[in-house]
Amino acid sequence: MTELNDPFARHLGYLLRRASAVMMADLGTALIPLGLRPVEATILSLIAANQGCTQSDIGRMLGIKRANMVPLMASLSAKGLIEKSRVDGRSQALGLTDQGALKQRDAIKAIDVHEAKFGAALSKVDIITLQKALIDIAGAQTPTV
Amino acid sequence: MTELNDPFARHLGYLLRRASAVMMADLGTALIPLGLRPVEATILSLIAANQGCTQSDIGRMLGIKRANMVPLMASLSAKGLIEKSRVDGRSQALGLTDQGALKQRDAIKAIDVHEAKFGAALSKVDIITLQKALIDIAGAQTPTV
DNA sequence: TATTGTTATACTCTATAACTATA
DNA sequence: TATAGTTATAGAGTATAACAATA
Repeated sequence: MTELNDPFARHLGYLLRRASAVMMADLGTALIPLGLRPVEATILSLIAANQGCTQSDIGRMLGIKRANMVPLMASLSAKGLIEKSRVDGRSQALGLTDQGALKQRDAIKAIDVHEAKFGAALSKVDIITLQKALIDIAGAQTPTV
Repeated sequence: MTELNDPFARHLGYLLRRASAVMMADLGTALIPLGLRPVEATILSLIAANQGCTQSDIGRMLGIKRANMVPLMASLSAKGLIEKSRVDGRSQALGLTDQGALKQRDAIKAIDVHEAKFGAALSKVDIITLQKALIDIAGAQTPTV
């Protein structure tokens, strides 16, 4: 048997998962030359847009547990892309190093190209419909990223 | 800092990932009473729709490597839901046991309720637009499920 | 009491390599 | 030579529990 009948061909959850996996794989490939994984590029951009935020803030926004933020931040620190400064005895304000700011701009360029590639097949109306539908589906829940 | 600025709020890949994660989590919860994970429910339905297919066929369709199909099929076998019969010295034709057929029908009911829950907020036109867009995005590629 | 960052750990999912037996 | 099923294993991603320092 070569060609299987697909009973889920029109199921939303199924199609979402496939589309998401394809885009994620493409983004992963696009970021390899920068030495970043998608989650790392995302964190760099979140820091750029929220200078002084903490890693707990980022974890809450991305649905990443505090414990799992530790090796992520350690990796970005080891690459010299982020710096921490104590706010109080618990929290550390995050910022990008000069190298991190450059890397973040390169990452955004790659992400924009990646997004445009997939948006090209869709009309503007469809993209807006899609965005609205996806936001509705995600609802108010904190997702796992 | 409590409310973070989100520079990816309108990015397709980001929204897809969030929406997919929310639906997957909901499906996982919905299937707990049946003792099935989403991938197991999917496999049962693929077998029902393609009696006599092999586990390699299913793996190709779902983007699951042959090696990773083994424990999945073993789990479904251990639950008494599927049966194998040798086709030739290599391949095994898959079928559902009576218990597996019952479980598959229950799973489809749960999946339909789950799908309807998320589709309820969308118009029929939007759903069709969404389906078409997601299929376009996934393209011809074999996704990772 | 609650929060931040951390360590340790376990479980799932995914990926590769290699083996067997068949075709 | 290619395919089906399997084993072993390694790497991600994610989950919980617990701790110290601090608010």
